Amino acid sequence: MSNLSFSWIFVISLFQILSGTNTVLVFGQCLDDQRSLLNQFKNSIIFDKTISVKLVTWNQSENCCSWKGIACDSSGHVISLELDNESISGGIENSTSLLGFQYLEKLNLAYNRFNNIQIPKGIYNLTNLTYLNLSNAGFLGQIPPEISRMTRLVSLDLSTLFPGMQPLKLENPNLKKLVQNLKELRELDLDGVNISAPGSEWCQALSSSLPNLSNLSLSNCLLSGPLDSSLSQLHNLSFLRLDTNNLSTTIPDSFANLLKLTTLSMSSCSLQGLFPDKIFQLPTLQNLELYNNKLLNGNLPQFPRGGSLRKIILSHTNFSGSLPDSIGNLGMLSWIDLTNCNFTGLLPSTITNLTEVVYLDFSWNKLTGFLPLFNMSKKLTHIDLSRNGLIGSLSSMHFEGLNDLVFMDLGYNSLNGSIPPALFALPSLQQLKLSNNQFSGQVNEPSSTSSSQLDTLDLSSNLLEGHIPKFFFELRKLNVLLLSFNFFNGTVQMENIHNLQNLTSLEFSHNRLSINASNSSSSPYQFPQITRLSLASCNLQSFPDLRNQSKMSFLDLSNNQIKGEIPNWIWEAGNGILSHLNLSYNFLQDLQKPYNISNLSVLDIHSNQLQGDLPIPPSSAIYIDYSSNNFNHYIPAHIGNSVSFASFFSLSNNSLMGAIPESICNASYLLVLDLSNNSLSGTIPNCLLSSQTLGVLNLGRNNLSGTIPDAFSPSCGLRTLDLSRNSLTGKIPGSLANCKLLEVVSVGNNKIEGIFPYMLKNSFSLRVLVLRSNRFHGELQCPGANHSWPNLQIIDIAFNNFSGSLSPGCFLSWRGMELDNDSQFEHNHLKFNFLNLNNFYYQDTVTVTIKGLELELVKILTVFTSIDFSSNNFEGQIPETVGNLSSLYILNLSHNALVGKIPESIGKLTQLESLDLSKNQLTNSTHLLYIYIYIYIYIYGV
DNA sequence: CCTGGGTGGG
Repeated sequence: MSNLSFSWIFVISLFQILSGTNTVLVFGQCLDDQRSLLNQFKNSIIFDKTISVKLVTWNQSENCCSWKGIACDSSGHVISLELDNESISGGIENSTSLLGFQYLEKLNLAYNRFNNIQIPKGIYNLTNLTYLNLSNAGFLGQIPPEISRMTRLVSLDLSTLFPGMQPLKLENPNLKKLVQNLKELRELDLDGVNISAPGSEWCQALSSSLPNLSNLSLSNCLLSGPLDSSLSQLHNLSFLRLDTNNLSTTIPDSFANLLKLTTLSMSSCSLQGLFPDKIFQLPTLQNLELYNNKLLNGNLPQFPRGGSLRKIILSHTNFSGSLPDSIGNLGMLSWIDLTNCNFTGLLPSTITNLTEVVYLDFSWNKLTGFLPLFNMSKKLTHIDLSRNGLIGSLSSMHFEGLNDLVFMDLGYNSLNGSIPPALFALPSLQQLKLSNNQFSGQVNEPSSTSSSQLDTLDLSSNLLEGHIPKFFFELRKLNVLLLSFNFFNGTVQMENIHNLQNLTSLEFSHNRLSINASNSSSSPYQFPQITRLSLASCNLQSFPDLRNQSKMSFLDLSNNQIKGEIPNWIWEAGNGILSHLNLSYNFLQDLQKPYNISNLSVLDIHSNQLQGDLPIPPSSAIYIDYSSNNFNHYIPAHIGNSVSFASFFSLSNNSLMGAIPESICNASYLLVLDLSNNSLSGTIPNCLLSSQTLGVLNLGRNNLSGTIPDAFSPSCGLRTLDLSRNSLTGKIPGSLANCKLLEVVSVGNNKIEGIFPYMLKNSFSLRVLVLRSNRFHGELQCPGANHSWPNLQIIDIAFNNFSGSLSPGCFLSWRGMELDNDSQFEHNHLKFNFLNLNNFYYQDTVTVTIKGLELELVKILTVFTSIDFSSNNFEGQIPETVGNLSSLYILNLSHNALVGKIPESIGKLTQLESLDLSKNQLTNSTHLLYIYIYIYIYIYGV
């Protein structure tokens, strides 16, 4: 090699390898005899799979510098090689291939396909280089330390950004060695290079060696924190990007001393603490990106007029406070993304002044006030103000002339008034989302929609009325049309959607619509292939014909008047990709046979008139609700195999007979099992109580007998246990103590004996305890005396044989019955949430007795409170402490052997609606009359 | 394909 008067590198185009010819580019001084050159490099260049070689050279008589990518000086020395993005693959021969390029000043091999070879060490000869770019070129492994010999380097880019490219590795402390002689360096880009250094090292390595550094990019370098304030000694720093490093650090205040900073990007850096707001006021700052630093606090400062900021991305941080009016001074701002922060207060109307803004996203904050006018911001393509608290109405002027607007989401606010028709005529608008507001009135048609680009129209959950406008059915690009939960009325012919051939989601549920889905038209219409169809509460009289729907995965036909059989084709809808089927609240009586329920994950057919055998659910199901039908046979013995992945399984309110099959215990993912209100007999399977997943077990209102097995799992997760209204005997088992999360325990109306179930004393979440109508006996030694049941709100131990005196301590500890208890203000009801991703929950119910009437509470409001100790053998005086239960709604101590005076403190029970102390031996007192009068006045408001 | 991009959620 060394005797050759020229030097060269090889470049092979992968594209041409694939097409059968290899291209070899030969660089250097121009050649007379190309063939002799070919012979030379065959011996010295490493490349594989060479089939044929084509030389691409350039004519010596021409100035070789004219060839793209190569520059020579006046002596013919190559001084610049720019071969980026040329699909170059193959190898560069180690050590020697770059020999002879000693005049090279600029080398750019970025974006090529050197097949995972090392950066050639020969590069160390290129000591005249001022510019070296090897980024995303396909090199891997170590950065050769010899690079540090290129002391003239001004710009160095070794980044590997793209997935699939193996990163260069620059192991600490080599960063220090690499840069220590590069005093001229102004640009350093090592994105994706595995530096793996702690903050104290990488910060000081850079700040002590690179006094001229202007651009620094170290994203995704496995850097650690903390950020060292020495970085702010780099006075020329203009561009600083550190995204995606787990820095876990605060940003030093001294960063505000970087007076030339134009870009600061530190997204996904686990930043913490308070962001120094002086950084916002750096006069040169153009781009500030802090996306995804959930622990980073900060506020927006006042922005001076003529600010230089162009891009502000603070989404998914903990920035808070209000948006300053002076945000309107950011006349250069083109991109602002504040989604998922904690901003509060009024959305400033000065937003109107942002004439350069292209992208604006303030969603998922708590902003209030009116929508600003956007008609001055003609460049807008994206507006998202969803999930705030905006009020007021929209006018056509708000969006006038926004000819580039593609996306607008104002959903989940409190906007009202009518929807300006002009919105539908915005020429570029593709997605319009206005759901979950209070828009009202009819939706009027704009002057023209013929060129509409709308593909998504979501108006669901508003107060819209009138007929569904015809022009919706003429928006030919429509893909998603969501109109559920409004007051649209009239009759809709399903044929109307035949123009909408791109439609994939259609939701009309819960309006005042009558949908005529029968295919009665004389001209058979081509239905678009829909994946999601929701027609709940649409007065459907029969099943729409969906037999040709091959993409259907979600179908909700609940709350209609569909009678008769469930057609067996429905199980094949969507060619077996149907995963969610809701037919609840209809008048269905049978399943058309033969049927084969396949692949569903949600099957809800509750509240129909289905009878006969239980349909075997598909083993794919996670939610199965067969409740409130007329199923009246046995539960199939192998049911457990069909619900083996189910989370929710309800058979309640049917007429099922026979025993609970042991196989149900194979359902090892079950969170809710409700078999209540049937005619099931036999005993409770031991294995059922040893479940470690169940949160709700309701076996109430059956004919179960035997004892409650002493089999509750040590990792019992039950929140609700309802065994009431059976014929259970024996005692409450001690292992119930394992169920420390219990909120509702009801074993009323059985034949259970023994003393009060003190094993529940460590179930600190207990809210409802019903022992009514059993054979419990003994004294009631208040288990809550040490505040163990702070949330107790309903306790019903009536019709047992409890005796002894009432413990004053009880009434002191049940803070769930006190008015100042925080939980009282939640105005919520007891429910068991499950399947977090969905909106599924199990609704707890309980039966209470008020003034002799049994009342089923289908929702247990957390404000409802009741004590029923009636029909026992309690004796002694009523403790004064009863007056502490200041939110008590019902108190029944009747039919006991209580003596003495009625405590004066009962007068403090200002919420009391029902008080029964009758059938005791209470002596009348002067208080009594007063108390009754007080309560009377309270209730009837005289 | 790519040299800093830009979704869509609930």
